[in-house]
Amino acid sequence: MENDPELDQVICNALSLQDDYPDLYLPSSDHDKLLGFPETFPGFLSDMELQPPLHNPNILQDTLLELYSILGIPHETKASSPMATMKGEEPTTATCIEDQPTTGSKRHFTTEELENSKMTRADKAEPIPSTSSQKSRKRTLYNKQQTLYLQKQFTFNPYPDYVSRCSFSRITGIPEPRIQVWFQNRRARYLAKASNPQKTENAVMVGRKPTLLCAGSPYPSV
Amino acid sequence: MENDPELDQVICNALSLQDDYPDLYLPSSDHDKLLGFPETFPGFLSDMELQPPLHNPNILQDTLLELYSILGIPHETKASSPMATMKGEEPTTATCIEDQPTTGSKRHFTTEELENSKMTRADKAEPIPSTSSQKSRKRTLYNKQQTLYLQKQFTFNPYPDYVSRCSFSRITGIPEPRIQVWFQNRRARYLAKASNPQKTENAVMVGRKPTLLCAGSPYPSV
DNA sequence: TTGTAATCTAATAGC
DNA sequence: GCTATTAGATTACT
Repeated sequence: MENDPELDQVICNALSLQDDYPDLYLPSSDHDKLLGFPETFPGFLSDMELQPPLHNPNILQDTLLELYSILGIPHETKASSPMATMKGEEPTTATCIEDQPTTGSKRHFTTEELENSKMTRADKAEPIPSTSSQKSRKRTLYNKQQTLYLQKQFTFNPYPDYVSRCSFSRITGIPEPRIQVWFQNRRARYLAKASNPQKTENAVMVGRKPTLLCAGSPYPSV
Repeated sequence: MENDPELDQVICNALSLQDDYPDLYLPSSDHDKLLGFPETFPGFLSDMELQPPLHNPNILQDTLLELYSILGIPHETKASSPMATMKGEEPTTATCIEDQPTTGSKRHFTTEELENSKMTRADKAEPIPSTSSQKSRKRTLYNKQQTLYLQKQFTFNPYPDYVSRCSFSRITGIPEPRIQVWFQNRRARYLAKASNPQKTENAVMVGRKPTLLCAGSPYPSV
């Protein structure tokens, strides 16, 4: 059990999720209320809808249950499990890089980290540059399923709003703030620059770019 | 001269400044009158006062003169030059990212941009979203000196009024509208949220939410 | 080395 | 002014 990569991965997932879900084991009802979760999503959820939009799964709990399973700790089985906890079948399943990967020791969270991340990015404003020990978030890797799903959504709309991002979060198991970052990076890398105003392609642009809308941005395929 | 980053930087600064100072080469007297510039600044100008508050320097002109100097174009030398034109010593001196950095071609300003920016932000309300060629402002980077100065002022007073901001503008060479934005962003990032009343940390967080200002405001001045 | 998650910040829009 | 969000740049890690 010393260097089990799968175990490390699950532990790391569970611990990393605390960044985005500091309020541990938040009841599903509260979570749904918090997100103001709707049942209606136009078109971009039609084909990948693995989970019926009943309850927002408690991702941290799911991951911990998976951890219990691997550790052999008895626990009650839950039904639904988002993509993040669907393991096997992939060498690059969602992984989090930890500093001391061999130890199962709990990652110590700074108070900043714990008080961060509620619903919006604005709540995550760092109070003070303060000390040098910034302790940035550990890099997480998403598995092929998750990546493919996000890529597909990206082709539909590179600018998903908060509600859509929460939907992606429910389906993929990736916390909404991570989804936000994923789309940001994706846009930065694969979206045509504003200096390229040609190619008025198809009517993909559902979400609007606030300033330099630049009309037809060619983000095909991805 | 093709890929001189310093040249690019100065050119970009000069062109970018047109956003904030569309009335080119405004005489200093007019500028001072426009700003209603005072001689008195309580405490927060005591240690960084590089320039005596004589005349509000024409920043655009200074930058253009610097450009002339680099280009070898003869010009009359001027005395004062704010931080923005103090170059060297820093890899991250005030820089503007241009799309075609190798070309010295003039950035084309939209009519909106030209009719914007007079004295207050209220005047900058965009008339109409108009055409798709929005062409937003290029991102500018401030050098360490400028940033440190603004940070210092921020600790003294996160809510500087217009007169103070104009003072900062004179000292740093950053246009007042940019300073306004800088403080807005700074507040959004580093000011404690009202929902987070703990973490009194060090004395940096003097700021309060503007709504409940009243009575004993902790910061002097202004 | 490449790809990409994460971070930081100037800028914009709506309220 | 605040909130939210974007682009752009950079950093770090695999």
